[in-house]
Amino acid sequence: MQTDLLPPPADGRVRVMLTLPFAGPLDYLVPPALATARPGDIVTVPLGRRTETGVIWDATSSLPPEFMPPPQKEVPASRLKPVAARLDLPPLPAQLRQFVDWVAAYTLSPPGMVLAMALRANALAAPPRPASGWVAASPLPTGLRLTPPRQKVLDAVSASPLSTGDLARQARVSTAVIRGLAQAGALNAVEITPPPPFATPDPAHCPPQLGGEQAQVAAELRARVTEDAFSITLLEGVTGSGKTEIYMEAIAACLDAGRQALVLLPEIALSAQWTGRFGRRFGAEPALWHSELGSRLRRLTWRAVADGTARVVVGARSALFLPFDQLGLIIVDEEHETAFKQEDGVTYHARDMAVVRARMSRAPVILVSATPSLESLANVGAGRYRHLRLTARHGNATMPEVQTLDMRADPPERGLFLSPVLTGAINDAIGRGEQAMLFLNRRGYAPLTLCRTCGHRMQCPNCTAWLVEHRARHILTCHHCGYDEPIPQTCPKCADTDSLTPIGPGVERITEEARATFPDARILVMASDTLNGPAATAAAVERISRREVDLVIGTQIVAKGWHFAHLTLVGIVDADLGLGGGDLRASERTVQLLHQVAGRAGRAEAPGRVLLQSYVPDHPVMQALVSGDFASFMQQEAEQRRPGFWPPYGRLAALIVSADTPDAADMTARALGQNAPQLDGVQVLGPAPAPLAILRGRHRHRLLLRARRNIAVQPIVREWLSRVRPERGARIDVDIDPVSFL
DNA sequence: AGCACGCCGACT
DNA sequence: GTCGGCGTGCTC
Repeated sequence: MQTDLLPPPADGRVRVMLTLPFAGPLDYLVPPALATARPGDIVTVPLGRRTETGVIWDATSSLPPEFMPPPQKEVPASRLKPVAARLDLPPLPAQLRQFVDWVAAYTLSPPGMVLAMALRANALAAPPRPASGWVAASPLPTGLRLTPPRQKVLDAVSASPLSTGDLARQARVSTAVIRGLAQAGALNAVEITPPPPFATPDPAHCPPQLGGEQAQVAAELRARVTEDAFSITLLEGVTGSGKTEIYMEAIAACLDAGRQALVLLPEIALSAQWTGRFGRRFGAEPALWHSELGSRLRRLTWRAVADGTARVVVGARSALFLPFDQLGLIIVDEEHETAFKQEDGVTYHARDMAVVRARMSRAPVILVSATPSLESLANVGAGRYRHLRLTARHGNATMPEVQTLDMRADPPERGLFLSPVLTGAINDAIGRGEQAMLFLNRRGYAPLTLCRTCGHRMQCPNCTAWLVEHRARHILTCHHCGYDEPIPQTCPKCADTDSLTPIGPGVERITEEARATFPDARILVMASDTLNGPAATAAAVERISRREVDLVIGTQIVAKGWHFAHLTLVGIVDADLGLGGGDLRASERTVQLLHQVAGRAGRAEAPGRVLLQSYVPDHPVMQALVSGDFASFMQQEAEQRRPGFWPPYGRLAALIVSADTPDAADMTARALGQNAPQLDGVQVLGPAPAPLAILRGRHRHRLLLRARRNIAVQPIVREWLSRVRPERGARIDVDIDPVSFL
């Protein structure tokens, strides 16, 4: 803000942040013609013999000392090149620059890579250069020398065009190979092909009728917005309590105050239903932001956010990096969802970064969930967050009755997966003209294919993972790397015919069983691979609402906040599924997911019923779901984590070593282990082979650093990394506050 | 990330 | 001897 007004330093030197993986901004000279250039201006600069786009950065960092990256040595003025040009684009707001610095320092990522997320609307760069990719020439030039790396490259582009970076990664070669192939004429460059202005929402368009508890909570939220200061509120409301309608009142207050609002959703599939509700409340559509937005709309939206035309943005985590200038409210819906954690590229947790962004904008943030994360509850307990509760369902609806089905006592018939009690209940519900839902968080037909003769298991050639049968597509596929192959007729190990047997159920198999068991029911399958995109998801939801479906079978996509008025029965096929694996948060996550699914039942007049198929019905997770007493369950979880300083009572940083050979991975991991920091309140666990010991052909080891809550892990990890040189072909990825331990 | 440099094995 | 592939390091 103030820095926007400061002139460039007298020596005419400016720092320019490029969207490249450098440790910090590079220095350039300001030519007289650009003397009015300010921090935030988007410019082009020479770099080597090419021209890059970047942003004039602030002369001084606003980071707290513990996050400050080590100083870089200053390049003498005589070696500086001048800034080439300033682009005719709205400048990047100071708040956003500050946020980029903060996220980079917190996640230990190169700031340029974080900036890249903020400029991803980039078609920005004038002239907008279309993304280009490579395809194999056909026919290949005669006399082409086919080395193994070259063959890998040609194999990788056989399916679809890939950018230079993606191609190098997938074929695991350096970019030099690609350049060589292009020069030899074996690769051709192609373009990779990836509406309207924004109406102003009207806070007075159609305000809801709120009573009692709801009105009180809405008033509290409005008060947070109008006090015009940073605050954090956890809005905890049972499923069906009308959380969305209520926090929309906070948005109304924000619009009244003339500021912009940002709503983060964990998954973009939810946006269709959300925008519908928003439109009914405010008489206009919000701006939508997610990674699949077309480039034109993307650029349009980015500018509309920058110039304030877009008043309300609903989007996925990347919307945090939009150039809001008058941000007055951030809402994180389903705050407990792990989908808010970005795992590739810059690893960051959008919920936590939303809190930081709000603080920088002096705006309130509202975290919303029916099953808040233990992190957020602990923050409530420590007095850092306010806590608002909605305890009753909207209208006359009541909470569904939850029951476990002991699979040891009532097993399904041999070869089937639904117990007679569950099928009976489904029949009853459908018979009454109501809808039922079956939930299984596993895509495909079967998670494992086994040879009955020799015991061979069908495994991914690139990952330590089984291939999942997708019967509809006649393939076995890896859910980690996307590899697939036709379902073989004979065992690849012992060559026996018809000996390969699917083991265990996926939604496809449950669907097959349901079609046989309920031949007259109209069945709809909802899984991420059967519904491509928000539009298809919205259409499926619409069919359910119009009662064109009797039985919904789905993966976790059905767990989201859908409102199905006629759905009264939910059957959870395998309630134990998420409990294996020894993950720190396995129990917490299972409770959250299953409760969310259970919450789809009985949202209108007719009461709902939920049946959990389990082999461990006495497990605390099942008990919590049956009793509905999550507060006690979370209390117990907290007590288990507190003594060992596990999150949220301590901090974690994961180091993931990956390499193209087992030796390089092993040696690098061992070097990290030998150089592990030895400090009070800090412990290093590992190195150990990662659960996914091979992923996309790379061998992986993990180390985990655990520190007390009052210790910043970033400087420790930074120092640690500086003492270890990765072996050839190895790299070390850092994951601050990891949520996945694979 | 992309581009130049320089090493090293394969050919005239 | 040179050619060309491919890893390494630098870019203000």
